[in-house]
Amino acid sequence: MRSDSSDDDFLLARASHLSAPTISPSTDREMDKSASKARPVPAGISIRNGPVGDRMDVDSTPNGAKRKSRSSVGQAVKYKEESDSDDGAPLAKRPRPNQKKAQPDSDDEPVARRNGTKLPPSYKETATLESSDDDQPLGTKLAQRKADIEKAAVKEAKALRADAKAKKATPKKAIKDESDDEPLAKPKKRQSNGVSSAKKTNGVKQEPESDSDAPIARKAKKAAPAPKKGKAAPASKAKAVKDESKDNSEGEEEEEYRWWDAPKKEDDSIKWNTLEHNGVLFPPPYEPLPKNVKLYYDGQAVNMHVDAEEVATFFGSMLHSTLNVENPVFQKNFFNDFKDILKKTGGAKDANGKAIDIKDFKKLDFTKIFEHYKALSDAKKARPAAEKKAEKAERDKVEAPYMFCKWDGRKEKVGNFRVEPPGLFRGRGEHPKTGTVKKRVMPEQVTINIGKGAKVPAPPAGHKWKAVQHDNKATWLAMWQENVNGNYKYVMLAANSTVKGQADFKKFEKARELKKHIDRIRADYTRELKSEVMADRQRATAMYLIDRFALRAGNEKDTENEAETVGCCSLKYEHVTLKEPNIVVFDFLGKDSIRFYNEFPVERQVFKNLKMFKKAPKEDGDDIFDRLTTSQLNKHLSSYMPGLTAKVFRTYNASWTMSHLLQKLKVDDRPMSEKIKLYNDCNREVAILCNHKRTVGTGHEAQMEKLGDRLKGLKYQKWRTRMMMLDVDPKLKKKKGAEFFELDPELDQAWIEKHQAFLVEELKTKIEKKFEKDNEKLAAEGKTAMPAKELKERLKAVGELEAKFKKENKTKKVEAEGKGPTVEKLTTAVDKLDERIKTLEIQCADREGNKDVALGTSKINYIDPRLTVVFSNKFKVPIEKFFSKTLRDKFTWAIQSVGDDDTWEF
DNA sequence: TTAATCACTTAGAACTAGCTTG
DNA sequence: CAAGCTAGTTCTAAGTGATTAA
Repeated sequence: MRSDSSDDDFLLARASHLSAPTISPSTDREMDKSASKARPVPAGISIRNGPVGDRMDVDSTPNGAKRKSRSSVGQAVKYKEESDSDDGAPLAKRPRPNQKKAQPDSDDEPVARRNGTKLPPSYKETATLESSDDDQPLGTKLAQRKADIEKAAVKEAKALRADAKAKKATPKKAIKDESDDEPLAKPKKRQSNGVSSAKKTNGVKQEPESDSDAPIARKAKKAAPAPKKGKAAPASKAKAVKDESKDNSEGEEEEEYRWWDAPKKEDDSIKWNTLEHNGVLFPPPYEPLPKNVKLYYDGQAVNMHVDAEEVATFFGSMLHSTLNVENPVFQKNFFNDFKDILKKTGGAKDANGKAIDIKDFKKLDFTKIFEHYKALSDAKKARPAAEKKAEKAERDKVEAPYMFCKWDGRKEKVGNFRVEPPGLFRGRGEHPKTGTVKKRVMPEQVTINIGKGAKVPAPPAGHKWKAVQHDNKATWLAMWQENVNGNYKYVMLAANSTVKGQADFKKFEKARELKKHIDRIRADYTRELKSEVMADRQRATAMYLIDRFALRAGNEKDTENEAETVGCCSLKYEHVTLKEPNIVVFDFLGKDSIRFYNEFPVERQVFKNLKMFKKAPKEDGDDIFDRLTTSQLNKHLSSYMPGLTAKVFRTYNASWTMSHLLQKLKVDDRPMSEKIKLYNDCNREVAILCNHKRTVGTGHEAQMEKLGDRLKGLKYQKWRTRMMMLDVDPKLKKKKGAEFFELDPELDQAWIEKHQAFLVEELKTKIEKKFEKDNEKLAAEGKTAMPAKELKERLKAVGELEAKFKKENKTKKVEAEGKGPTVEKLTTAVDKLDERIKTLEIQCADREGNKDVALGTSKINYIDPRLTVVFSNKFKVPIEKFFSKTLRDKFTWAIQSVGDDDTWEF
């Protein structure tokens, strides 16, 4: 019954390749044809880091078609203005009808650099925790475990429902149950604020100038306190602990508000009743360069208007950021803006006031500017501590008024009260606008949201706010629109605030609620994988991917003005490759242009579907899910459970996975440090699941090498010690066997000699340093320094060491060192070395496995903090070991509501 | 519908503070 | 006792998804 009927079809068809609305059995069968007899790999096993090389080349495609096709049609998008001008059809924002023609748009801009530049680090051997044993590609285990976990999930869902049926009124949630408050008290949206009605123009809203502070007038309604199910106080059964005694608020002004103990709010669309704050803090004005610091053009010092100079300093002060500065798009955008401002402000002049025509970026030399700023910051760093402290105090004083606001009478921390300073926009990945000037935000652009009765913060002298509104359905205190992309910037409360905490709590409760429905949802989409309605089949397939592989929803993007990244629903032809009989290879850039590369075995039906969605004439640039949008998907999801959207799956999967990984750990009698490591290992698996990455630092390789050398050094020392044993007691060779004294094969002679040289050198510098220091000390005490002779004397040890090594190399023997060496003593020495080797090895593996995985994001956003609290309780590991101070603040609700309970479950 | 707007969460990189450690 | 690192914090870009407007 899908109604993307004619009209739609027509539109789409004309734009790109669309799959048939329905699927005939024959088509279905066709997909089977090519399937070899090969035995499918069981679904759920992932193969990470498969081949990478060639496929990496996103650009080249079989037929030479460009991957990056653009919506040629009059450069689509361009809001307002444009829309009426050219091409009557406002071509959807959705790049969806992604026409591939227009491809030879080749060089109109240096954007074409796609290949070399970005493309994430090399992933040839991406992390691999448990590097140990198995040759199985990393993800495998994870996936296997995941399969188990899923099974468990189904079971639990059933149990939950049965349970619920049995005793309807007793939800199993902890704390006051949020979720099943059911008919979903829709937040009831506010309508726009003073800014509304504005239109994007070139990506930026136009001043409506409607200003004044009139707007507002929420539609306060909101389906009245919905007939809140009878369910009285949600007696949290799991955690009886909490004293239900309403918080002991005692009005205690500064006492923290234990909202998690308080009764649930009926209407959570109203975020506050009173709100007071002091607005925003503007960045300091631009400070012109000293006379002697200039920008140079073709070797000539350039004079220009301060406004232009400021822009020049934006670039000049970031020369260290080669990634940006050397990016041609960045340069181009910057240069255009720079020339613009020059033109507007009277141009550039040489020392004699003669105009300089700046037209070649390459001739600009910013180094003097860069050095100037470098010197400034160095000087700043070098200042005496007292001075720094004084400055900090001063800064704190300035900030103080903005740090907190009064929200319903309570003091709450404000998050980002600072207005973003001007600079160059640093878009990530291949952002077409990277390098454009981000202009200074003026008070006239800033809208203030504040309580009706509250005193409106005064704008900087001589200025006024764009608008002042009193929207208590919004949580932001101030807002402005940025000029580069026209994005909104909000000043909101800090993560540890009540509102944010409540939202966080709600998010996790929502994810927990999904537990109750997951089996049904999975059963449904599994069935619908075979639907003959294309739209349904695509939806089911997408759900499968989102559920199993934690893909993001994949909203449509503005191809023209944003980096090309995708999520599930926006996957394109070239992002998915199929390997018979059932392996799907994903390779695309996701959020933040982070590469997602994975090979997953999938259920055969999913494989067939994807094959079908890629069926000719589809080609590079075409949507795989051409009959699915995120809104359709989410709409469907919400039919299972109010508030269920694609995003919830990520939270659910991450927390659920963490929960089960933790449960499986054998932790009990381990030392604390190991418990922590085990926890982190689980955390890491979740991070991998969510594809949270960090760039491996440039120094990584070198660091690893250093560690490796240290490790080898230890092994060498161990060997030497054993040889000493032999020296003490030659009979040992028989007793222990020759093997015992064998040199580790990875230590070849060449390395040994290098290492010996290193040791010798090390000893030398050590002695020299010591000598110097001793002399300084003597000098300080007014005594005369030791003569150089003394140094020579001391350095004799170096020569001795060198000689010793030489001898060892020749005789292949090692003389026992130390006083009264015995086999015993040497044995303990070896044991100690072994110990150190082991810890170092672990450390190495750990670091290698961790090099490109970021644990933080999942800890902060996806893993229900209560899981961590319970783990901490259960195994007596202080919570500080898992949560930093700020995280503890952010998760106070979790820490407090769980208390010392160690039975809470996700 | 579909496109546009708006609010809020999620994300990695840049920056910083505090801690070895050489 | 600075250098060098790491862990923690700040910054702001880039997503998601609800609502509204046309």
